[in-house]
Amino acid sequence: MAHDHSGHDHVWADDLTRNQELVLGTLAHAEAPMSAYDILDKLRDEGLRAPLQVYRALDKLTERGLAHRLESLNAFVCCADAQCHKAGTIAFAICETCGRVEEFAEPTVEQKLSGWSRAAGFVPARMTIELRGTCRGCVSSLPA
Amino acid sequence: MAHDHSGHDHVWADDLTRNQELVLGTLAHAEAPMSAYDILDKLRDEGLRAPLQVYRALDKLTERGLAHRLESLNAFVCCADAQCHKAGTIAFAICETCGRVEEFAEPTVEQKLSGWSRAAGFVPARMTIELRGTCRGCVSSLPA
DNA sequence: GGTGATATGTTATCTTATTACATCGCACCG
DNA sequence: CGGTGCGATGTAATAAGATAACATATCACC
Ligand SMILES: [Zn+2]
Ligand SMILES: [Zn+2]
Ligand SMILES: [Zn+2]
Ligand SMILES: [Zn+2]
Repeated sequence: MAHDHSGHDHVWADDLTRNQELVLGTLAHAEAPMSAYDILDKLRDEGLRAPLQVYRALDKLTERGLAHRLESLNAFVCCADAQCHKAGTIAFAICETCGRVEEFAEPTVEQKLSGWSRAAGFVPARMTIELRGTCRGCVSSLPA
Repeated sequence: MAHDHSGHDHVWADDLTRNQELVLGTLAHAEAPMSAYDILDKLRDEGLRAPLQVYRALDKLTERGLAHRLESLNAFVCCADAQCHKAGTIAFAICETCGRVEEFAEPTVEQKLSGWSRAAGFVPARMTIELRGTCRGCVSSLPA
């Protein structure tokens, strides 16, 4: 609406509000996804008191692609790649052992899903792709 | 009676418990995904009183592939395809207008995601693929 | 100064999911 | 038969996630 993002003007965008900056900063320092309430707890000292303050910031951040929501965790991560919009739909690999998340793009996957949609007459607005499993580091440190 | 649910040619496991059968039957008759609490409300008359009774049944049903959880909705659907296990990972197209869900398989998608995983050293346990958008029927009846 | 749009703060409430504990039913075995 | 183990059930209480409703503040613009 008010914003016109024809380009890629937001890297560490400098037009964030205070709450948005606090929330994004918290996510940026996190090793693993955080729920809205996790974030709220971290920001009590900064004056945040209510869930809505966090949810509102998260809404704006995810709209702009600066953060992502992981549907299968009800949690949020900082976007790991300022360019992720150009790469098309994003996928996430979530380690169930250490909690770390890797963000990646697989253009072929998006193509295939778009292809199915076209054939089915379905008009996709957004795609959620999340893998749950065990990351390289955790696999190698697991019992044989 | 126990094996006849609204024309679904599902292979109804005959070893379901009473609660599991009630929950699966409710999902089988639904036009759209239902939350656990939606299901509970439908089953009050049958004697179900607590969320846990529904969640426990849903756990078993999803384990066996008779129902699926839609992560992006926190809701559940009856499996639409008795063969979906053989088809590999399943994807869902969710209409945000009418609520209906289509379940489909795209083997290439799974291959690509598995390929990425192999390269990244990630061992996937399960994959979530959900498209949100507008179905054929709703697109054609939308204002131009 | 007045007006509208956006951001904030605060409380209460709603929805979704789990923990904890008691009980029941039934297969299995001595 | 009685005991034992295990899975399913019933119930209450609570945790975790998300939103509704309403009041206030801030700033650009005229
Ligand atoms: Zn990203
Ligand atoms: Zn890991
Ligand atoms: Zn299925
Ligand atoms: Zn529709």
